[in-house]
Amino acid sequence: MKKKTTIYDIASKLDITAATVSRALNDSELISKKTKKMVLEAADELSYFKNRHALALKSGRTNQVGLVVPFINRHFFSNIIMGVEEELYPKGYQVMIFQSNESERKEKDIIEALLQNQVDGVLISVSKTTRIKDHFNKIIDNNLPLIFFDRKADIENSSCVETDDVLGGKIATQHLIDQGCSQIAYVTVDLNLNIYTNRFKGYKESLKYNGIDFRKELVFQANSDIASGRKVARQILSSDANIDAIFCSSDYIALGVMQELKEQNVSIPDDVAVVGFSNEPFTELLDLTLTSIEQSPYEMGKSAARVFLDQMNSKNANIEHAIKLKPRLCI
Amino acid sequence: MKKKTTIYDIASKLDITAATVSRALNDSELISKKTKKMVLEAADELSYFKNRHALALKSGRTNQVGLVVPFINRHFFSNIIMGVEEELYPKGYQVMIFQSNESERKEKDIIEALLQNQVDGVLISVSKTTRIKDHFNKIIDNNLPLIFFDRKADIENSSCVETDDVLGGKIATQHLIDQGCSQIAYVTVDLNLNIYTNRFKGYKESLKYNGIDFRKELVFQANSDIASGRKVARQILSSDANIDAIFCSSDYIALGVMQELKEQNVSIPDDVAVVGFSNEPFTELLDLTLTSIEQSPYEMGKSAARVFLDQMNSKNANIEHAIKLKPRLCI
DNA sequence: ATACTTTATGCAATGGATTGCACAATATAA
DNA sequence: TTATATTGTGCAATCCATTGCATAAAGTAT
Repeated sequence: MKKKTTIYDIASKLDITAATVSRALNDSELISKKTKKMVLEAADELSYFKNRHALALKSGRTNQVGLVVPFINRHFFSNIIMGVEEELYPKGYQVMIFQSNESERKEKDIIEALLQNQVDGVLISVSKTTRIKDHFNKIIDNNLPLIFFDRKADIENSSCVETDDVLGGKIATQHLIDQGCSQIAYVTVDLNLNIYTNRFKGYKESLKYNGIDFRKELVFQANSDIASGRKVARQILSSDANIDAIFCSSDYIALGVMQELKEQNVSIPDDVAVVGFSNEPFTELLDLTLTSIEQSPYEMGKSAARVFLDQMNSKNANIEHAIKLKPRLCI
Repeated sequence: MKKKTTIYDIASKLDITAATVSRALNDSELISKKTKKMVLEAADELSYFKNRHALALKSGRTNQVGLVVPFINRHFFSNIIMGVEEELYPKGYQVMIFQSNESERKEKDIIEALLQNQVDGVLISVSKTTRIKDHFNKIIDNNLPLIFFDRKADIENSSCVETDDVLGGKIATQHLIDQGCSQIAYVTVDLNLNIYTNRFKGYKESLKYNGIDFRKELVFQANSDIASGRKVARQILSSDANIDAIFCSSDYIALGVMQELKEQNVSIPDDVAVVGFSNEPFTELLDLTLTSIEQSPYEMGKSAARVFLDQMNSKNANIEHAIKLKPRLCI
């Protein structure tokens, strides 16, 4: 039933004041070596540690940043987290990780909590279902750095780090065309998210560039999971369009598509070529190899963290960053 | 460049004192309805939110708990996180997630930071490399609930929630024996972790129960990854022991083993039966089906959270919980 | 030994919210 | 109308660490 040790405990033990203890602990120059040593020893003995809340209250800074992702258990996002931590941890920042579960409501609650925690900044990939923006503006209103990664919202004075998805879409499509394909189906996910619309844009631009007509009937809609991929594969096979390639805007879809094609004895890539997007790690677990677009989430995390640090170090200037990372084809 | 709004701002705007504002915001009964309404409106207008640090400082409680896992991107751990959040979030607790990267050093740092944050409790699955225990004892010394899950350390007054790994080992082994196998290889990981020694124990007990002699030469060592599984499979195939089943203490190993067996044209399960442990989600992605032991990490998370709540609600009693969750065979 | 630096420490306010105690304002009873 | 009960507010201390300013102690120069 021990009470927490404070600098006052140390002070009274040594018959000095808390101010002196504080200075000793912070390695201030205007303190004698003798006292400093005494204090440090006593602190150790009483197993003292600083109360961050008192610090935060006094200084207005917490050295904490909020990191919000839809799900932490997606390879893509957990690697972003790794990247962010890697960059911020050595600078003395603590990264508070939260998942929104793709819920606008929860995202709002989390940001509310982060503000109450007086975090020094927020890094976030917005939830699929988010339509409102008040919570983001509140962050800006409080003059805190707000950095979006991967999925962004349109907020003034915020920064963002994203994959160049248009380029990704182009690269994937070009790859298929290079393989000799021309009737390329496109399977998209939620067109509400910028990442998917951009991939789609890249797909269309690449077709145009290669003089291939865009055909609306080659565009299919799915969710980002395996079952949905299978379903879409069946749709594609039973359609009368003579498709020779499928560009899936997510690896999960691609996997479902490939499983279904395989079961139906469609040869990959001879009859139908498939590319995915994200280069999820399960591609390594499989016997089948999947060509995909690597997005380097780890780099994205580091990049987002660096943007945050930049903004912290030049608080006054309202620098908006907009960084686009180049995706890479992975065969 | 807005300053943060405090109750004093609200108070001076309404020409009342901060005390009154505080009471109004906390829905105290000894305040007039009129004032309460006034305050709430003003608070909204000034977009006020509470400063958690001030609260924490005053009350000594933070409503935050620390959750430490080796890696957040493992299916097993991220589901535990889900479970913990599911249980604690509605009770008003904020879950701070940290990953130790299996580093003793980082684990220690994290716990130090958690203590500085005055968290109300710590839930942790210890890192593989952790040998020291001071940091755990510090938590206990500060009279905070310490709950281990899955991987525990031997600390007085702590609680733990774990899978009944001995039972899991037994179930898996019995399953193989029921299939008619008797020369069952066992592939273990780090024998420093209680989970692996317990699975091993279950394996041996089950053999004994069925009157099968334990043979040391059927035990192999590996890391919990696919490459290591493949390597071990080659070892097993080239050994002269006439093995008809392989019990892998991790699904990653099992996957590697199966891939290798398949390549070498060994039929599964006719020539050699395989079971894994964990029921990782990738088993669903595969064409091959893997029999595994399901550990229900989500339930484990919920259970650990409930133990924490229990301890919070009966602070004085030094209740140590030790909960064992029953694993399940998943074919 | 006296005057003047230099160095080490103490004092007290600060940050934001809560809360026991005291007191003022209003309502009720006599 | 006066005495009493009821309600609503204010005052001030508290939680812990930091820091500008004042001052005591020690050191140096004359």
